[in-house]
Amino acid sequence: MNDYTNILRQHNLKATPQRLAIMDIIEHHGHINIDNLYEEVKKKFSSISLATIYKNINSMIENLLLAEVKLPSRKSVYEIIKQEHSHLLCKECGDVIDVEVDTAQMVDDVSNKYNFDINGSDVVLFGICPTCQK
Amino acid sequence: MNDYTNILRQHNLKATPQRLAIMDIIEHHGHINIDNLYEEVKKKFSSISLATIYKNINSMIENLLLAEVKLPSRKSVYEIIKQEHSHLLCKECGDVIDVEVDTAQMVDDVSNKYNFDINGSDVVLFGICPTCQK
DNA sequence: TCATAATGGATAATTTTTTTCCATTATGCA
DNA sequence: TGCATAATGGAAAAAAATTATCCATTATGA
Repeated sequence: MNDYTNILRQHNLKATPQRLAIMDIIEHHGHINIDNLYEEVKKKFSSISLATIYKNINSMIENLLLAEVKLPSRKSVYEIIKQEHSHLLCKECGDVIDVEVDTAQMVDDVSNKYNFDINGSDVVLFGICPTCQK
Repeated sequence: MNDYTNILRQHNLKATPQRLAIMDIIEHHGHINIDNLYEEVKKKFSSISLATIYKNINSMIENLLLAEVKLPSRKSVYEIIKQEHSHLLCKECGDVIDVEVDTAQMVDDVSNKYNFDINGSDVVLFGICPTCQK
């Protein structure tokens, strides 16, 4: 019984081989979209159906194990939920990396100015990554 | 020839009555999703096809007249492109409002730390609006 | 190990978005 | 102002994306 088995169970999800593979692949890639995930999982379970991928991704999101990251002009990618963080997208190669951003100031400002009770933020910064700059 | 006629032409789009209506509705609502936009346009052009809405929205986005705003757990909404700004979403009523947020500090930090050439940001703060707090 | 509830896979059904076709319309220019 | 041309609008079909259904198989806890 490895790590993901426990994690899945803690989130009220049975630890099926397909789910373990999905977790493993997402962890390994950091962020991955449905199509690429499907391709990757098929390498191990060649008969898996895309519907199964969707069903699992959705239940894992419902159970707060995964999060969907919506990106400008691209398909969403999925990630394993860890601590709050923001994203940095390379518009060139599509790579997405996690970044720590201090949003406290921003949240405070807006919260006061608009009387909103703010409880979260989605931040995607985008540009060109070091590799693609060359 | 009203405002939108000029704006559309400046963006290389013919100023058709349907497009004028779309502009008008989006301006009036601030942000609106495809389905609601379709409903609204139908009030004026009852026979308009949803495909026409999509075609126009897409060409207006391509020509940088409109922007798609992707939101967590909701369908995207569209807005007329003005100056850069962020969004504040009420998770309760779904209302979206524009907010001015100083992202310079954040962009600077991340830019330096990750050597990214950052040229934009998508920020959606979310919580409960004053009205829904009651 | 067993009984039960949940899952996976195949397929169909939905939903969402895009394309095609062609008659109609807007636009720039003579 | 009228014309030629390119673009548009609407209907319908097609394609793409997502979800539901059905049933044999599997995981899980007692």
